[in-house]
Amino acid sequence: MSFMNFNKSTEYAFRILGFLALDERKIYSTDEIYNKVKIPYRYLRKQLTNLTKKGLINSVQGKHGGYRLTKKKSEISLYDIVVCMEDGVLSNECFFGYTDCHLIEKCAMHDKWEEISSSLNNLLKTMNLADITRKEYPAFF
Amino acid sequence: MSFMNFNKSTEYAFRILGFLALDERKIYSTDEIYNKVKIPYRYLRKQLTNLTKKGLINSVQGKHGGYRLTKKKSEISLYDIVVCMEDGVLSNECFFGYTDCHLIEKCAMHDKWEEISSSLNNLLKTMNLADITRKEYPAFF
DNA sequence: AGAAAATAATACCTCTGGGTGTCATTTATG
DNA sequence: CATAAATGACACCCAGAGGTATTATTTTCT
Repeated sequence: MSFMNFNKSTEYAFRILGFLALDERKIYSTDEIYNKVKIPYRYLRKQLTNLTKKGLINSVQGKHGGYRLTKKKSEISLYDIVVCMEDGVLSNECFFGYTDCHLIEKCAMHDKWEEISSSLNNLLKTMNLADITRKEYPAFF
Repeated sequence: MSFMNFNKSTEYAFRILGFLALDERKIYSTDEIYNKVKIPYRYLRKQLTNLTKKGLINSVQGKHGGYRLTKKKSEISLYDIVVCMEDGVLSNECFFGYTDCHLIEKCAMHDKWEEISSSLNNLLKTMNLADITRKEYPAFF
């Protein structure tokens, strides 16, 4: 049970990119992706072209087309993905939702909140697509 | 810079309840609250009756009416507030947004994600309204 | 009793995230 | 060169969060 969560589209990006990372050379069609990653078909289509525009994946058009990671899986951190997907969401707000918290004195939550959110940031920066597709772990789709 | 944040209405609840905690006996009118807590006036009104319905505050109607905490400030944890406000948001989803993650084997993110989200939970359970209004800290409004 | 000062109720507006549907374009191949 | 198999581009829908506006209701005070 948690209060933390990302946007659906960010979660979807994790799944999609994680799946593509299984074979970073291969070109996967939407249908192949669809069968593994549980995302509504139309929305998956949309997300795939989004990810392409954002530069996280390359698309190959035409027959036998599909998608593939733009970089090596070990070079794409979860942090990169989140930053890319949550552009607007990424906030400078403090615990109470104020934007100028750092300007005035620190509130009672400041340090503790900072600590947790920076350990989250670290986790995201540390983990990359190679890490989450290691064989020790079950495929997450 | 953080990816974590609560709903606006939860943040507003923190502010409002934190303000009321300054004097847990006193009945504060909407106007008094409005001048300190930066929340759009009409929306503040709405939130105040919401908080009343949810049982976090008591309202006193009529002239000289207003609002007051239902419990002692030391008895209301931030966790209580979040649970109360984010009823629908509180999720059982894993890092990748799957709901049945715990049924199958653990994914690569499971433990680390769990660790961070439980340290957040702990923080929220530990801190109460008395804590965030301690004099060492500046008023956060 | 009636005015004033407060909250309660209700209805509406707007924007965005998530999701769907249709048609256009690109490319491999028989 | 035509067709099939893929992605791209739009355009729309829906629900919920955040916010606004108006009209009731409750209570105090003179």
